[in-house]
Amino acid sequence: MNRPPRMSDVAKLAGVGTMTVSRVLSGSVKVSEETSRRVFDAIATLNYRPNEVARALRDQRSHQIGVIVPNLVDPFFAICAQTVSVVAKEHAYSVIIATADEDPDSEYNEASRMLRRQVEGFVIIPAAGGVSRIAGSEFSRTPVVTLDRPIENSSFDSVVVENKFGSQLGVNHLIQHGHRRIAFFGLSRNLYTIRARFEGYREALKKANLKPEFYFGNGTQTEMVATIRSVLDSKNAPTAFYCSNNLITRNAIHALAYLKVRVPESVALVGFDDFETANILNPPLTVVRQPITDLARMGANILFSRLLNNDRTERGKHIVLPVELVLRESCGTHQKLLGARKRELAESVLHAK
Amino acid sequence: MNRPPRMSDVAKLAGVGTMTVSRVLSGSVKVSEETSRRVFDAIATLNYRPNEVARALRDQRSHQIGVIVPNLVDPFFAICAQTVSVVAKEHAYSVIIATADEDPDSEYNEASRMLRRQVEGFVIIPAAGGVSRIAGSEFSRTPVVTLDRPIENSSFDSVVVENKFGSQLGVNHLIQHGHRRIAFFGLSRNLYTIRARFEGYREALKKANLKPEFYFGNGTQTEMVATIRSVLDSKNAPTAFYCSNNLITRNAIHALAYLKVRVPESVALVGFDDFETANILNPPLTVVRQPITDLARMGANILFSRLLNNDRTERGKHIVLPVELVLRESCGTHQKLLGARKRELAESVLHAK
DNA sequence: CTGTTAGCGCCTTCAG
DNA sequence: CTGAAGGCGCTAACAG
Repeated sequence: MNRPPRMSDVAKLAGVGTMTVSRVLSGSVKVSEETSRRVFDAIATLNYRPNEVARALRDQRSHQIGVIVPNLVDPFFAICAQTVSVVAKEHAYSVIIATADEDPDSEYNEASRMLRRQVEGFVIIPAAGGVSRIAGSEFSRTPVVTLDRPIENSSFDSVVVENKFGSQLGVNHLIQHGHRRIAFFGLSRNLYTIRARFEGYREALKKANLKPEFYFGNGTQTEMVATIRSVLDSKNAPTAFYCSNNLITRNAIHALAYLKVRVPESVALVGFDDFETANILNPPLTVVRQPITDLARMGANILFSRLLNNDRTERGKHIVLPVELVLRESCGTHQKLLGARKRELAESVLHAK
Repeated sequence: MNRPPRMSDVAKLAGVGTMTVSRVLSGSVKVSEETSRRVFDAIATLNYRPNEVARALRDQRSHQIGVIVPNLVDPFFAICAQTVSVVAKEHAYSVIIATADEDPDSEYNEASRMLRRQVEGFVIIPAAGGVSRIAGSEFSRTPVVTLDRPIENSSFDSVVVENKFGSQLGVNHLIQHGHRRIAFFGLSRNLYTIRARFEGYREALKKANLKPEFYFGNGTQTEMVATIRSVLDSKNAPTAFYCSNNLITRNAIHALAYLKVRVPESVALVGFDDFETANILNPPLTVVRQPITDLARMGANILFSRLLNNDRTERGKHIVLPVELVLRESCGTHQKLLGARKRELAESVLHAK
């Protein structure tokens, strides 16, 4: 028989009671020098490690949190997940992770499973495809923080970015540089972020007395090619495209290249959400950048302040983080270009170790 | 007092013993129709959910596995993590995840914590920066499967891709199209994958009687700019670059654009590892593509076959998965180009729903 | 078909 | 300063 050693094995070997071992481990109560040494020796020779499952049962604290994201393929979600897990590590918590594939049922199932595992809290990027089921009374005892998208009619804490303002930043920049016909390319209207970005786009155009022109869908390259082809064929075709997230931006870039449309000469391009390869595209992409790490860290911090400090301030904190416009070349505002590129190069020099 | 209901609450309400509730839940033993109904009613009215922590302690089975990856920012790792978690879900297992940032100590700490949480097995993409500490006797009772990189001197199962052959594919393609001076751009020689890819490169050149020329490091854009500048300044500068992973590829693309070198006219480019934006780059990038999802799924399957079927076949399965050359335009082999692009478009049409 | 007992590994409480 | 008892929530084994 070769089972892992338990506390009683250590106690026996050290010639003490289990409580003494427990005390030595926790350091909570004084134990005599001599006894303590014997316990440590026993622990070392047996290679004893406490069983956290037993601890969790006994203490009614699992020291685990649950993280649910739509997927990990989109770097935005992946970075959120990683950041939360780093914060959790700082608090000696473990992270159970699951992907929900934008399906509320799947999301609910995963959350329920985590609840049965007694997670102490959740960080969730809610699924968009319907009505969230993360709201029932089951969740009333367990703090939930949502990232990127709030859950409507819930009192969960949430952290989002300035989606609307970000759009205004990007669109105003195009307007200031003379564009009068600016098209908005959305994905799904079911997405909170897309809706907010659309609103920002609309308001910016309205203030400038310009007419909005928008195309939702376009989630595949093929659709986008079709859409853009027809858009550009119309007379008074837009001179600038504003893309509401990185999938749409990628599809637009692909379509424009496929249709041999020159960027920014024929069409200027601005996207929402920066990504790894945005600055090696040709031309480098102008984007509204979101503070992804801050977003996730902030969310995790809120959760842990509830968990650790027993933070009993009213639920439903709603935090909004600022975004910034990163000027590269796809927007065609040439003057600023060189400056921006120089800054970027300087940055990369600074960051090199 | 408002604690979650436990099994005894259900039992009391239904007027039965806890064992009856347990039996109704597991379905393992027959329970009378009538009693069963009463139990289900009680469960429903109390909204009872079994406590998996208690179950885990009692059964000595946590139904959890641990996943450790260097980070989730690199989509390769993120996709591996997601795939493993999807397979775990299929087996009703939960996944505890942690990132190790290529640091063996951090990796070991995370693994230890998971062991204390009684995970039943591990899927790990080992950290590269030194000697792995995931090997001690602590891990002898818990199956470990490594992905992408094996741990040397260990008897863990592992799944990798044809790194060497993949390089030969990519490099031979360049050779066949007339390139005689092909430079290899590596990252760290500490990385198993890079070493294997370098070997493939070397052998391919050797067979063709060509002289290898290689540059390791270049992990930052700045370094890469400096390297490439000096490489291209030398006489008899290489006419083709072979990049050993996606970070290096990105840095090379950036540097070439920065230095205003035309691809593929002045320098042809082939990279190892495909990524989301590879086909919207200008020119679209020719790459050796790895079967990421297969890799992770295969690893997870091996782990679960050990966990579930009590698979006692000898440890140390070593599986190698095939890679493929995806011809786009950066390699400059124009003839094949159109065909490849057409295929890709056809594919995207097929995949559109 | 159903209930009782006991114990998974740990730590709070209470005695000594 | 140290130990014994008891219980966290669950289920295998053994009655009945």
